[in-house]
Amino acid sequence: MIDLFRDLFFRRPMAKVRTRIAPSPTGDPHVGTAYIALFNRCFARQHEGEFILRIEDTDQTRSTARSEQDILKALRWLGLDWHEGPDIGGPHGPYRQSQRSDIYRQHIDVLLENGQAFCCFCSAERLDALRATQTENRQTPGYDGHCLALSEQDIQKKLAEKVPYVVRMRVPSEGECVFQDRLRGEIRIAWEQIDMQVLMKSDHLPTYHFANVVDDHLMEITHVIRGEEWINSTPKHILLYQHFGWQPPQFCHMPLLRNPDKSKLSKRKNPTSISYYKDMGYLPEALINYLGMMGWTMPDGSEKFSIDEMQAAFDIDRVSLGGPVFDVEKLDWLNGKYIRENLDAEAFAQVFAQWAFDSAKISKIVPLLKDRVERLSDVVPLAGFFLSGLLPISDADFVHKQLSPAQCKTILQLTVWQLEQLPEWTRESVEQLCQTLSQFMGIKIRETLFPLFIAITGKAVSTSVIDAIYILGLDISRARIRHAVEVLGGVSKKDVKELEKTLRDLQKFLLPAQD
RNA sequence: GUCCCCUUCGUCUAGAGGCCUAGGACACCGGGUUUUCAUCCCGGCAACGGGGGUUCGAAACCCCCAGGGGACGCCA
Repeated sequence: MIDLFRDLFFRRPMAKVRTRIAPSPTGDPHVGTAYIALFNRCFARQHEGEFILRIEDTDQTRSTARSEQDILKALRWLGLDWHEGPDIGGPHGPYRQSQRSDIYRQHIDVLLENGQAFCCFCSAERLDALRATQTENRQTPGYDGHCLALSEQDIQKKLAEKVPYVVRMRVPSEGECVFQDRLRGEIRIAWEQIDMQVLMKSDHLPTYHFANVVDDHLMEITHVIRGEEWINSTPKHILLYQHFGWQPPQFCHMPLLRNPDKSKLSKRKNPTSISYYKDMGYLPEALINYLGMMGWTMPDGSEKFSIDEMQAAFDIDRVSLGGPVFDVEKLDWLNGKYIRENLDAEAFAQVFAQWAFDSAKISKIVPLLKDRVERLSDVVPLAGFFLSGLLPISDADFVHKQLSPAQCKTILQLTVWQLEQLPEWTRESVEQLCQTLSQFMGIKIRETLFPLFIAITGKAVSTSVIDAIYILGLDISRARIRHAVEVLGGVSKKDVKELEKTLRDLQKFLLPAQD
């Protein structure tokens, strides 16, 4: 409260509160992104400020337009809309970093001229070797300042020869960076802990650290509310603000969402994609409410609240710092409560129909079952699994003439791993994957598919399981296969090790086929 | 390995030095309602990581330890 008072009346008397969410479009829309967006949005709107969305797509190799679309769609589905963004524009655009290259180049030139940044011509090989030596000697890995010794002539010569280079920032060698975290108070980090961060990559695109600071300043962001994982790089950011002579924003690091084992929430251990929760039939109101109770509570203790109610009562200083475990059981209870209390019969019918009979999905399913049914009443028993979550299966379902339960488990685990690595989600790629797995295992495709039929459709006989995986998508397929592995007794750490070895063999097996 | 952050029931949390015999919710266990089940209602189980201080008084403030997590990329 005191901090707030000081900031509002002394440090930045007129500044309108502006916060942002800055997702990187490199994968599925993550619940962690929605979580941080929710708190940023509540904070901004409560102060009659603005919440903006910026796309951080400076990693050209991993960013995709598809992922950007999915993220925007998922955030909107949850009711997290923004005042400015790549889709709606605004006075501080463009809001996609890949379209702001000129801005970054101008700013990097300033640092280069002032000697606050320098060109580094070191090869990836040299840096790898350096890191390896440092790790071996139990030193903190980091750049050794090699190119700092280059003379102006050396630099000009290398530039003329078009030797690839990056731009790194200079960092003080002594002293410490002291900054305030809104939730934690003073944090001190010694400058010797801070690496000479690359600011501009050899593809001339900025790194996160650089683009983020430049954009946050130009977009007039007053409060940076982000995940705890960024605490250690905050000194780099503060140093950049200082170099440019800019007023840094107020930093506020939120606790990280956790898996049940307390590690940072990850899709290997827990479904993290917002689309998964949508496909499983969670209501957006329930999911966003649930995220709002991670590290935060309403002052009156109520647990069911809308995003507007949260915003009205919001107080960021009441965020608790222990990393909250994402507990699906409590989410289930909340979602049920929303269905029971917020939907009357008519609304329920409408919501259900909208969820179940998505026309794109239906048009893919219909061809699979139309020729297999004799009565319309056969449809639900045959294809009900398309509208289900996890299936009620048991280890008895996996009994098979040729395959042992252990083999079933191996097939299932290898299939998930392979599905996760699929560069493109098409029916053909799923089929190809099953074919090669069957060749690799030296068994017929029919047998390879058996455990997948049980895991995905719940029965040994059903519509094409390959099409089913393709239509259900990675999130649901992964959840069902994982559930099946659990039903078969799960995998021990020892099993995982062996399976990973088998996976490597499988990948070796795949290589010649791809030539 | 180095640095940083965190620590209340199994889980989400309340707690601003005396309202704490530590409250609520999920889960779990009992009971009631219900033709079954679910819902709903009632009850129960269950926590301040450890050790030192400060104080008349500590879950709360300070220190140490332990445990957990995170960061150390031309990823974000």
